[in-house]
Amino acid sequence: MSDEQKKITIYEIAKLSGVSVSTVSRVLNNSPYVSAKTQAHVTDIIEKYHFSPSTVARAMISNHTQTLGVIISDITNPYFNELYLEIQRYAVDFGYSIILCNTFYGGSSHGVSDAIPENTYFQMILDKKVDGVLILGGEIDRDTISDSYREALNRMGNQIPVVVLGQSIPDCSCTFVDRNLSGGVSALIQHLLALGRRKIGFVGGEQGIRTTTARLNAYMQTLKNLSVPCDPALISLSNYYAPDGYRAMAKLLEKPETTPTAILCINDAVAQGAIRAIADKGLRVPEDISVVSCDQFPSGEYSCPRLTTLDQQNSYLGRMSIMTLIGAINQDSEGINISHEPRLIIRESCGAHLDYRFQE
Amino acid sequence: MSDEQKKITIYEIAKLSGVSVSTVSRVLNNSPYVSAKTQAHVTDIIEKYHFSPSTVARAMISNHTQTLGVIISDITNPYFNELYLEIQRYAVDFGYSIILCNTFYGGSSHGVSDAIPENTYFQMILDKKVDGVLILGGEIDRDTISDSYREALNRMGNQIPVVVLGQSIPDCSCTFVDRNLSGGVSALIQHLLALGRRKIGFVGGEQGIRTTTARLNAYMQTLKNLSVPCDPALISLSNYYAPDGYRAMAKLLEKPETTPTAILCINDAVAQGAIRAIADKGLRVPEDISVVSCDQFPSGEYSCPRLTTLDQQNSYLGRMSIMTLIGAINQDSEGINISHEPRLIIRESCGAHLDYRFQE
DNA sequence: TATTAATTTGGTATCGGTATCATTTTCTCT
DNA sequence: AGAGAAAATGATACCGATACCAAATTAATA
Repeated sequence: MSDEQKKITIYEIAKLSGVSVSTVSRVLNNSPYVSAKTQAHVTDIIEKYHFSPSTVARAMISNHTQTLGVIISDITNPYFNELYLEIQRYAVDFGYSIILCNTFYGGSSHGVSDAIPENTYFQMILDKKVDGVLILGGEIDRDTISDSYREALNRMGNQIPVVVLGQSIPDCSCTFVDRNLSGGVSALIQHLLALGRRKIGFVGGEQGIRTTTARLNAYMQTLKNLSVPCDPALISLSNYYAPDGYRAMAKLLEKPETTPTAILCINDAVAQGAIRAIADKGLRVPEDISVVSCDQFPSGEYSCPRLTTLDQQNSYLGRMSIMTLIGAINQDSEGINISHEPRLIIRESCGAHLDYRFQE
Repeated sequence: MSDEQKKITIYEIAKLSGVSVSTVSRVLNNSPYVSAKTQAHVTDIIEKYHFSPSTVARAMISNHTQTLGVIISDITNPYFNELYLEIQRYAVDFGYSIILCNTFYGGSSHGVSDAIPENTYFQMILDKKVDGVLILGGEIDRDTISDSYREALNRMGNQIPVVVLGQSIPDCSCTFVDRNLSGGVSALIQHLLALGRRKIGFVGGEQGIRTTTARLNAYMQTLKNLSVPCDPALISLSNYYAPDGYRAMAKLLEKPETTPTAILCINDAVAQGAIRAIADKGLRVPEDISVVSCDQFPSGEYSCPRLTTLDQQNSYLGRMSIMTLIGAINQDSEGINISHEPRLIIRESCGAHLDYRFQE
């Protein structure tokens, strides 16, 4: 920043073009009640001075800021990455900018530990008079929502439109975009069984988090339905990143009796870590242990071996979330329920490409 | 959003507590000129009604919004990821929120193609009266900056503090955080040579982009200095992501004469793709081809094989960028030059862990 | 041409805070 | 108790836009 030049306002422009501020305002807003001549003249001056009206001043009377608050637990996570990209794109298309609030909730792949309380952000963006809020992950993803959080959420929802991606909580003033958290798990298990694997472990995810609970339940239910024994010792939770996958898998590999012949990972990052742990133990994927996982991350197509996983259509989820929020702002939107069944992506880590059926 | 409750303002609070708005304002700003009794009473009312003052109205007179604009080319890229995390954390610490502007510049790992022009964002955040702007990547990373971009940058820099991470451009009203783009490349090459590799290829990166140009030059210069022949046919550029690494490497592997015994990749994502291409060709890393790369990504520690790479201390870069911006806003900061030499992280993909020296 | 209607323009209150100055209240000290 | 200083509070202009209504200009019609 160099010299402090005089800030130009609508008053300066009015003076410079010899009209009133009302007229300049009309020109700015393409009002039909301006003569073509004046319109052209004022436009010239505006362009000459590169004037553009302060959204702050505009917000004072219009009560909307063309700004959206997006609260996200970890932008580092490829899942949120994809969501965000889609949200950003649509936001810009509709003339909104985004205040991004990363809560660092649940630890990140970068080892950052101290979470920023969502309440801090709630207050921050409320004061900034955003037009709406989108919540992706964080506290809301816990199995049990604390009263204080529910209350904070409600208070916010009573003031501005709030859209939450995940599972609905009852009696809440927010709009929910419900998604099927466990879809595809059953298909994954059946795929492993078809390949001849029966000692199937569950790796990664965190206790008390919705995605984990839902997928873990689906895993157990599927095995039960198909009368395959389900050994709790084969379940090794931890968290959502590669180091967690490594740790959780290493624990299973400690003893022969808990060493599975196949594992279902909570996501591709965890699968990556698990595969690394398996390799370090001198075992091979998929020959010794088949690996499948849940959220398709872009990297999975280039790993060794390539990951068999589930395409959750995250872009679609992101699009639905932002469109629901914009809809809520324009008061023509209800919560929605996205119940698409994730698509099974069969690659190498499960062993399907090998020309034989595993024998156990 | 349910019932439209009456919006509470400082006037409501004043009325409710039976004092003037001035007094409420004093309470809000911890002015010493309020009696303890009034202070307590008004605070009670404020808390009871969960009132907090509109930053929009505040911004009207104070001319600052406690908001920063961060323009980033691709938040999906782990390099920017790490930068962003650090920036977000410090921003919150200093009471700022961040308007994140993803330009989708240069394509992303998610295959999104249409970039959002930075100019669009410039105008957007300028109108929003942000207190400062941080630019990470994008147009500024080209070898040659277009006049129109330089002009837009200058105009913005004349109005508010703008900090740019990368290499400085002359006669610009912005503050630059200069970084050493090619540091460590020489160490990487020497490491490969010490392992016995002499046919070293260069994979990934994009023509005309600063990082690529700098690292490519360093690569060529190092080889030249050490009197190792440098074959242009071993240079295969493309872009910055795994698919690009795959493509670029596959091209080298087409002919025996361009098949290197070692490659230097522009970053870990590209290395991942390249390794996949090598595996698909039936070759092994590091036994047949040693792989080293430049920007350390968290995933590199869990890939198979683990990547030998360069730790660029991205968090540090991020911290320096945001601190420089905050400094510039408070008018006590000059541009800085970060000239740290990246740390060599030796893992498996180069072959150093094998107990022999490669023979060619 | 006078009268009315339509078009174009201007003046000013307003949004929700803070800053500045004026005023009132309380305290101190003779 | 009363004067003067100090402390506490209040009234109002202002930030930069828009909204609303009034006024002026131009066009249309009798």
